[in-house]
Amino acid sequence: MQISELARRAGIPVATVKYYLREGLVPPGELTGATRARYGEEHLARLRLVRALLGPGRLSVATARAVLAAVDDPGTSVHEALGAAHRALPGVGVDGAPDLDEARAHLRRWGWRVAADSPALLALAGALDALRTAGSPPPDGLLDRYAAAAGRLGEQDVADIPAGSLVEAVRFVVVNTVLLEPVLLALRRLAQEDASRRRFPDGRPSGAEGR
Amino acid sequence: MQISELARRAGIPVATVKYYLREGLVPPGELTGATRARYGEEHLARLRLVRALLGPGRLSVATARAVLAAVDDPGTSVHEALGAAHRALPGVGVDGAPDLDEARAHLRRWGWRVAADSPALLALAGALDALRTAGSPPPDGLLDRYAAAAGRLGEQDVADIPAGSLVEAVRFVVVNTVLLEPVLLALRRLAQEDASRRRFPDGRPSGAEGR
DNA sequence: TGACATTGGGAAGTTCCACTATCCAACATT
DNA sequence: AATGTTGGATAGTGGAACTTCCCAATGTCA
Repeated sequence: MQISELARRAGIPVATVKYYLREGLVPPGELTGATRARYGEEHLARLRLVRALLGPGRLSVATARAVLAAVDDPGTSVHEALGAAHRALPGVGVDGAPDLDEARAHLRRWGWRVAADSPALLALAGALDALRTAGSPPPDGLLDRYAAAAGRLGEQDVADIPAGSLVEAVRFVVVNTVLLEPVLLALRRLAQEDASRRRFPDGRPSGAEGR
Repeated sequence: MQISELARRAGIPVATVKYYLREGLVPPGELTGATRARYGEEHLARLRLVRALLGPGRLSVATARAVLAAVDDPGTSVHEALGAAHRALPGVGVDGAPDLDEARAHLRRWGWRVAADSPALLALAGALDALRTAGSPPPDGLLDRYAAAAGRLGEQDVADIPAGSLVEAVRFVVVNTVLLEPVLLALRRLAQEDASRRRFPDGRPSGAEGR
């Protein structure tokens, strides 16, 4: 398969495929001459993964490269690879050094143990900080409920990781970490909408929902 | 308070405040002369909210404007306002028209009822689509578990909405919808890290977690 | 009162990002 | 031999989020 067919099958312009090759998101094809290279099914799969990470996954090209590097070089253990993936991912845009202590205290209360420099910890602290400066500190108990739900999810996510091949496990971890986030957020909003409909039946006749 | 003090107290450059004023994210101050305007505490609060939405909330300026419009004009009911906020928010970058039927079938199974054109529904369908084209359809049962967790969260989110003032309710809804998302994602990653540590104790001596 | 700094407002410039377009010489195909 | 495609490189584009610059009007201090 040459680049034009690869691009066509992936549904994106050739110029964009070249761009991804240049950026190192997709490995180069096998050169069969100075102006010819051959690509295989694995290139197509990689391309689709890249598009999923950049689009729905909302990763930047630079972040995607870092995440894919973790996929390509799955260190020595799944736990390590998960750490690498998390480190590559953009937490929340944290400006200064938010108050890590509060976040750490929560974790201790929930019995969660994570690395001292875990990026997710920083992200949590930053997000809590943002809520506070936005003038809406989370109501009492809300955080605990969120933690309970997140705990179940994380537990299941990890339980689902295929134990066999390390490479496969890493790919699974990365894809599930990144691409299930939009799913989770969409589900939460849908649940909110359903709950809101039940709590606020709303007097408006019909079409109240229209724009 | 004049613009320079407003900017200083919010911790951002004056030019940026002017930019937000121009973009309509922050209402204009009260003019006290041709080259003088007065701002109050409510402007400061609004500015902080804007920064939280643009930063940790990851909203674009255009999206933030739409979301804030819902805050400023809280229609006639909380349910409606929540719909407006959801509509303004960026679901997942959905390209074509993904397969809504599958997503709808799931909702029916969970007993959730939402508007036919709910943006979250579109987002869910798009996210599932992305997972599939990325070559990693969610394992059996995973979606149900995610829905169960999301259901509890959405239920609680809605239960927490203050019933008194409509304006206050809308602000609460918007802030909680947008700013709790990073919190939820961070919590999930932390839970994953904790679960992964327990499942993969990992032979590496110490420092395996280092960069 | 006069010198100086600040303000609101607008236009233009900057930086970054994710592409996209154009070129070119080397090939392959007809 | 003519034509078209390719890999590779360089430059250009359009959008987003600021940032800089400028102005006349105005406040403020000496």
